[in-house]
Amino acid sequence: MPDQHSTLRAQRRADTQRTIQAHAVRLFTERGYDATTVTDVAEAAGVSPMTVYRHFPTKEDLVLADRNGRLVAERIAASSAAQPLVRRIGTALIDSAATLTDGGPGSDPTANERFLLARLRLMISTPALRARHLDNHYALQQAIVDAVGGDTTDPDAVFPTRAAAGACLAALHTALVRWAEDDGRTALPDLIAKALAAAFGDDITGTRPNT
Amino acid sequence: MPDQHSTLRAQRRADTQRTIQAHAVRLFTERGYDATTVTDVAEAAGVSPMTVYRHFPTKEDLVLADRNGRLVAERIAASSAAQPLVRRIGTALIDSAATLTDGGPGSDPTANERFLLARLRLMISTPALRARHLDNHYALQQAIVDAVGGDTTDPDAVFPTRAAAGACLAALHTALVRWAEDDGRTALPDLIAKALAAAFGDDITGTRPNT
DNA sequence: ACCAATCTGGTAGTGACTACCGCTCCGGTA
DNA sequence: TACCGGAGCGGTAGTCACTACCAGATTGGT
Repeated sequence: MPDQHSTLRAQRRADTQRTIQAHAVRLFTERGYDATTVTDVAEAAGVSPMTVYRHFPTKEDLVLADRNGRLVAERIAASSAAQPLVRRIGTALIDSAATLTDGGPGSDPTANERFLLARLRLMISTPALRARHLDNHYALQQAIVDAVGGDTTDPDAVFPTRAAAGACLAALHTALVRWAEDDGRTALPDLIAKALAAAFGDDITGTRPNT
Repeated sequence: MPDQHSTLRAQRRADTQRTIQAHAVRLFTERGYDATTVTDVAEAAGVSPMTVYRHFPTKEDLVLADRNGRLVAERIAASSAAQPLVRRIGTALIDSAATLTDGGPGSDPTANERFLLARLRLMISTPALRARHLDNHYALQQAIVDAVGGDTTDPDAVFPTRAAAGACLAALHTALVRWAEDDGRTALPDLIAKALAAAFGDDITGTRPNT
């Protein structure tokens, strides 16, 4: 069988996924996450509760589902190993954020950006989602370590890399929270740069933040 | 009514809490977290499932319950505001860890330290616990910000503090993971100092790690 | 036209968690 | 010493997330 098994099947599957997730985020925002049952989401999306669980393993994944982590890891693996770790990771995070929010930065939020903000607000305000989101960052930390280190398996060798990656992701998270508080009015890459500068010193980011 | 309502009541309550938590951690370690039901824990502790829920709001709290966060925040509030933020928070974390694991550092782990290690291993290996543990660190981050900032309410003013505190706690988490991987053979304060040095540079910790 | 794989839905069940209600025992008071 | 208020403890019934196990429908390749 071809790996691209069927364009039509994959298309329909992706469509229903997007539909379910859109209705889920809308309902969670309107009524609250805990007050909305999976059955409510299924009814709003016009599918059965079973179908929801087939596309999203848990209720939390209805908000968290996202594949941006891979992007960051790839960007780091492709970056130059000559510069210091924190700068290497930091620039990758800033560039990835710029790619993700490439629409108008302040006055004209694109639909994609509004959806990102809605999901982010839910992730921050709902304890269960916030916890899982932070755990996703922990998984991303390990992916970054793998992308940086190459092939080290000695735990003593990867330890400093893990520490640096974790600290960078904490700065990213702080920037994301601030971005959501600000309703996306400030450009996300600038916020990440500022967070990195606050944690590691102004000299760590390659290009200084413009604010 | 006096705030110290009754020594005997509080004593018995604390006793049952410790008993339930001890049996819970033991069962979770033996059979796995997901494979152990709250009813199992209740039976092992000799109480009813209801009593477990009275003492621990969720199953996860059976592993996570601890009040060390308050210690860190108090230590930071009492520290000198003259030194840079990261050093101020970092030394507080190192000192708190030293207080917490004051038993023999390597060869003679005290019972308290073994219990800490068992809980930590569960927190790291079980996704749900790991997520909640990271969320506790997020709450601790806000407590640190409050302890540092005094009375700033402007989000733009607390942003750098949040970033620095988050990055420090990420380093702490990396050190905790390494400590658990190492079965507590390396002194935890030294690991924290090494993690902070790896993230922020060797000059940030007041006293250099001795390894 | 046929077959295999996939998508979808239903049923029944487990387990975490939450009201709501009584019982018992401790701690101070008349 | 007898008594009363409150706190700890247990039971019942229910909601909801989530998981097998099974059956029908649709699509893609032969």
